[in-house]
Amino acid sequence: MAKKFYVTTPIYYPNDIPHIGHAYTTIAADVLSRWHKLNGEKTRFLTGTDEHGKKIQSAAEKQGKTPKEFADELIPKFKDAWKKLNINYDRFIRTTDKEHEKVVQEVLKKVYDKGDIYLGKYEGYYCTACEAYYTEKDLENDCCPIHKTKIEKLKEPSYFFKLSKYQKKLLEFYKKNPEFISPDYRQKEIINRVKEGLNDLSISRTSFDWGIKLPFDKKHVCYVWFDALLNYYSGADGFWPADVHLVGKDILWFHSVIWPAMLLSAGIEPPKKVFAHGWWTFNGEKISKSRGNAINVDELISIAGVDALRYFLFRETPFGEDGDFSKKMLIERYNNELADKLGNLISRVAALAEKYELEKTENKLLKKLKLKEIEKHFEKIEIDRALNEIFAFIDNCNEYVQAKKPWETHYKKVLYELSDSIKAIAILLYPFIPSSSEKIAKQFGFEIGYKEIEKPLKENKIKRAEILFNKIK
RNA sequence: GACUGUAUAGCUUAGUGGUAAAGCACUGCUCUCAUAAGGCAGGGACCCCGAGUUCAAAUCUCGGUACAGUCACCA
Repeated sequence: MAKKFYVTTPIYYPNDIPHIGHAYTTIAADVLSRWHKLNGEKTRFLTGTDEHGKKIQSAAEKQGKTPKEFADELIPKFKDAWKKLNINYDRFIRTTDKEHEKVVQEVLKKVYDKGDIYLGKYEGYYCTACEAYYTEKDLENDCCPIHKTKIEKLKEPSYFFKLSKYQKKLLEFYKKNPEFISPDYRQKEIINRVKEGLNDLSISRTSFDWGIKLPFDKKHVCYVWFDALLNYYSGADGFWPADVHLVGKDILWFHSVIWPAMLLSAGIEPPKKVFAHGWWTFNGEKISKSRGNAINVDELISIAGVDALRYFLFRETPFGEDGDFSKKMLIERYNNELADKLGNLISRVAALAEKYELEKTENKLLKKLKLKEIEKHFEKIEIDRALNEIFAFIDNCNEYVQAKKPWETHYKKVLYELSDSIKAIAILLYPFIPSSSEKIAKQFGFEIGYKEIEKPLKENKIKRAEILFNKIK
């Protein structure tokens, strides 16, 4: 049986505009998914939208629409963005999908029957103008941060999940699965916080009704976490448990504490790994709505193309850490690495091969490619390091051209080795720059698949082609 | 404040008990197949400070300093 691989992104809030943050996680999932597909694994990649809740309901009311109609109109924005970014997901789940709602109710029932859900009172600072709850931290001198009006504590009946009951079990689980949370310093952070104690979690509301009804009390609507997190399970289609949940570091707590606790309660196997990545700043500044410096997907692509963007996001910064996005750095890497190193290598080899042709031989050059290292890096989701190794090999190839001077010697075997090496490079880079890799494959005459790396290239007639990465001045 | 972590060339980072690495940037040289690309060579680091362990510490321990992250109902 083929190995399986199941990767997810968070489900996004449809009222947002897809920006670099959404794009980053989603491209990362695509890179991982394409890598595992390349290896012939049974792979599933799930993304989607989180459509319930008060905010959507009131936004829809303002436009005189039902929440579902409202959400329906917003979904294409995300689907289009993913299409433009060449993202190849297997399923786009919506929390309004019937089948998802059914699963949420089933799991809620299980947890309730187990005695892990009880009726209590949710207490919070409620601003009537905002019609929203705030935490103590959000308040400014006991006033609403938006309306600057005095704010009052309000209580409403709410069902609670006994998260506190799972403190010990979670700590045991982390101990047994030291790779559950990545990067590992995040695991330490979480463990320390869990050791400090856990509060039970409010999981229902009565103040609005746009959500999934609790099966044991129809007056209550399920509030965010049970609903949203369960998408990974309801959308698994036989692939559960997930191999990796990719999340931003802001929502790690929910994925690494609440989520496994819910599953433990429901008697479902927890996921294998939750990976928290960092944030992008833009020209050194925090990206925020108030600054208005959130760059949308179209702008991101317009700088140097989709492949350049996909490449840059994982080349520039170790996956997991924060990075700084700037047009200048993107163009610099594009010019230096994709155009000058990779693009130029392909273009010079193709020109020489067209003139002097290839002759099959053992590709000794390929021995410099550290395939095993690259595999290990992907396994550990050290995507930047995988790229590092691949580009070190591209350098090896350029050095080789220089050393062997095929324009003088007309050595067909050297040109074969180089063409065969380009095959390996294009296949390995396919998860990052899929459409460029496909063009290279067509030009040099090979199939894209992991096994093809070690299969010798046929003695194809290679022709010069259009420049892959045009330099940007 | 509590907890955790980081501190290595101008920049971004790798590294690890035993002569300090890579990429970018910089300087010089050079080929001409190629996208004025490529190649070669070179300069540049008291590996944050102090103490300890050790034959040996950038690497381990302790203290200091600086910086960063996390501190729950925010997808």
